[in-house]
Amino acid sequence: MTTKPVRTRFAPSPTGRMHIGNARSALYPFLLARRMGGTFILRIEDTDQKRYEPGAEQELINGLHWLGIHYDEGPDIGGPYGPYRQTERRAIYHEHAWKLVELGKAFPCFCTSERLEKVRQEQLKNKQNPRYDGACRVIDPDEARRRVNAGEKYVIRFKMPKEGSITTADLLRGSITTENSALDDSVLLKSDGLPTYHLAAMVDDHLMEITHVIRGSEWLPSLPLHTHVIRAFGWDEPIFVHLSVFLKPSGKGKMSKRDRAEVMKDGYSIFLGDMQELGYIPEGVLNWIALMGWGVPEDDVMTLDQMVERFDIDGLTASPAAINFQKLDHFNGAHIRLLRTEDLAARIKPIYTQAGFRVDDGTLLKVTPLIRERLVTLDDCLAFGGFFFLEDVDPNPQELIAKGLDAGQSAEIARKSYEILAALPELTHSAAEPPMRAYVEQGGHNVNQVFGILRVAATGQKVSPPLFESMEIIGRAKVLKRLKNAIEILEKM
RNA sequence: GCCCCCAUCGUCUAGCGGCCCAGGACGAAGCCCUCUCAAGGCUUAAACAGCGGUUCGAGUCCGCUUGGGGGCACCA
Repeated sequence: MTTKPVRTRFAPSPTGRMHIGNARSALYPFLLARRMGGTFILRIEDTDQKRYEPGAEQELINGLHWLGIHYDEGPDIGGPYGPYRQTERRAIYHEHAWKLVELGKAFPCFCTSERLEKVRQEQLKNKQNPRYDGACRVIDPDEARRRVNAGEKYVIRFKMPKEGSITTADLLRGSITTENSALDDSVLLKSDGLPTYHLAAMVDDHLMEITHVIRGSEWLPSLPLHTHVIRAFGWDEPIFVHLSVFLKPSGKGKMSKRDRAEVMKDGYSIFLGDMQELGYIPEGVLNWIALMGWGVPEDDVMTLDQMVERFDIDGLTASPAAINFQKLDHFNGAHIRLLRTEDLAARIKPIYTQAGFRVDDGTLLKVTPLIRERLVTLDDCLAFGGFFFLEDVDPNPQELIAKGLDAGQSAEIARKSYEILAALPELTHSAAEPPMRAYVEQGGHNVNQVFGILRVAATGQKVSPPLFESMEIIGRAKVLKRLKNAIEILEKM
């Protein structure tokens, strides 16, 4: 085999929202191209005008951009092999379809869909496999040409050999031999003049000099057809790699877009747009999907660059993978912990802002390190650190009462704590903790009781980042004010 | 129904004939650390689907069975 420069592609159809399946179908060819110093391209397969959704292409582009999967050639940026949108390549497919007709490898078919449907029903009734019955295969080529020129509606079908077999290859599975008799005279060019996938993708992959076709395993059954088409043109075949499908978390059945509601109620989604809104970061999502279908021996928390370094296309897995959202959480949290403070701060700032908090950068930079290791998603910053940006907090009275104590005793602790803290010239972590600990011992209480009251009073919540670091950031004045408020609440109980 | 693919802990996987009484990660359990919650550290439970071959030797190769998945459109 010659050592042509590696060219891979992600070729989605703009028929819906971008999901994790799409993302992985883009990731692997991207990793391969980068790993091999090759080129990665985006091609839009929009030949189905019935399922076409405006806006889907943009969502795809946004998704890739968000993930950091950058393409070298594509519909919006152009490139030497364009256009990269199949509807803009009509003439190319038309020409190629007729080329096959001339070569005797394809034929025009004038059958109506009604007739086709009738034939199919009959075949089904007779327990035969539904298949084109070959009615137009026998039409004289000149006669067919005349009817086409006369304006009759037609499609072009591949003329599948009746005998013999074909051996194709998938990188992960080895060679696969199929009897031609099991194959159909598939439609290559539709009556609307646009090609089907079987023609368009083969033509484009050849013309765009794609070396590795990485695609979903739903294409495996049509690989023999595709190989026939490629060989009919006399072209070299690219290396085919069929990715396993994603299964539902239960492992029962393919994960589909229709499962969105099911998964959403657990706070998850398979759509990139949703995931972004839920506070997942691209690094986490990428790491997660990368490892469903690809295994590394150890150190599985990786950035995109690290994936590029370690990627090996032979290491992909052929078996279906059940998705596991807990693992997504794990990777997301792990990558959040890997972010530099300024970076993380910049990412959570808009979340605070959108939630209505007034955020100043100085405080944010101090808060960020405190909450970093507690975040699973970026959105968690609200629960863990919202009180830093509030003037007052609103503690739950019951939570102000320490375990094992009553309201009066808790109030006493709060008052004493107030005195201690108020006596300090500055409320810093190092200044406040020793006297408070001394008080805990003298008072005969335990740290959980005293610090617990203080925590709820100062932060308004039972769970927070470390108490004294938090109070230092909140600031002396505000802490005392909140404590006073807590004392009042307790005294009224 | 027909065709194709897949098969290691609950899940994602490492393993490409001896290095495996099977390694890592998530999750689970326990312990440590500890002002809460996390993070972190340590430990434990947990798998080669079954049956036949091939071989001195099989998780690794072959076949069958079973289970799972995918596909059979003028959709991709």
